[in-house]
Amino acid sequence: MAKQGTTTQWLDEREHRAWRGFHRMRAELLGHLARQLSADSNLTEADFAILVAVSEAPDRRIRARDLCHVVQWERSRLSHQIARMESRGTIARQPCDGDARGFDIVLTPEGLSAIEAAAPLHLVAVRHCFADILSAAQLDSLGDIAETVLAHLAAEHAGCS
Amino acid sequence: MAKQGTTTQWLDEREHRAWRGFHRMRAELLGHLARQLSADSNLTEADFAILVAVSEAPDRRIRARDLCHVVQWERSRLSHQIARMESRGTIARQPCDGDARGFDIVLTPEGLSAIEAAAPLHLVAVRHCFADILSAAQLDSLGDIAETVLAHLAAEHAGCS
DNA sequence: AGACAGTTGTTGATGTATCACTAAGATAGC
DNA sequence: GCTATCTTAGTGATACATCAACAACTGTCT
Repeated sequence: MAKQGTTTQWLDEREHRAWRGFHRMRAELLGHLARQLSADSNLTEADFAILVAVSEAPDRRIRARDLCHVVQWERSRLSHQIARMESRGTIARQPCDGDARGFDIVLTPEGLSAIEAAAPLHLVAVRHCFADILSAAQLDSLGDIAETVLAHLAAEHAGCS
Repeated sequence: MAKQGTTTQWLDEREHRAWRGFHRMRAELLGHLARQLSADSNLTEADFAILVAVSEAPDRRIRARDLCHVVQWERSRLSHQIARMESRGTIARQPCDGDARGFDIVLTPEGLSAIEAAAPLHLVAVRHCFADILSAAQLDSLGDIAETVLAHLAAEHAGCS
């Protein structure tokens, strides 16, 4: 790597291990799960996230704006994803009651059966390569770590707005 | 979500928190760092990873095949990335000594100055929203978690080949 | 030499993520 | 009612990841 400036403090062994581990874990674990999901159910992770969010919504119908908040995506990303899924037939758009700008996203019958078939399989995969192989203490610790990092980012983001 | 089958065991509160936290942390943290890197240095994370790997190689020159192993990418992904970076002028391809199939990847002067400028800034960002806000115990725990998950995936992958 | 399997890298197609921009509808203040 | 502003959603451009197919070269075996 490039030479350090006089004031730059490099990651020590412990920090480096955690950071590299996080990266590798992310890449391998999510890659594995994505391939599994695609092989088992012919869905992408994005499809799955949307189908879960819609199927968990009251009446299995949710406005695009609210879906954005649930899955924490940008509007544009959601819009593209919705268009793709609509073309594949798993979801449909319907005009939103009382606001002509909005659209409700609903499951098609194919979307419903897809998520009902996929969810248990995906859950088994997540158990098998994540939840079941970590101790309770590790799960708690990971939860704490994520909470710490997310709180910090949220505070920072609030500060600069 | 879809109804569970009779044998499907859902994630409990602790597992769910860890899993959701991991996902959110990945999305927010890496998104933040990617935006920062782009704003500070006009590089993508992929660019950065390649530049770091090349600049760390002996003589700042590395064969594509070996670079693949270092960054743990597929050949095709690397090939596309190399093509993009070459067109942007940060790296160059040179014929490989002794094997006419291969190519050595080298830094251009612009690539070298780009990584030398970017690395300290990126390091500060990683410190600021990751390494510096976690305790030593948390860093160790995260390292252990990653090791556990990666070992499991490696074992599974070895088993099915 | 010639056949052949393995390695190395590229290409094109498809799907996805992000950014900047646009357009249409809603809403508040006058 | 009119206008300025905000909200909501969509679009096109660009970049990236993955897959399957391919081409070029190497080493080995005969």
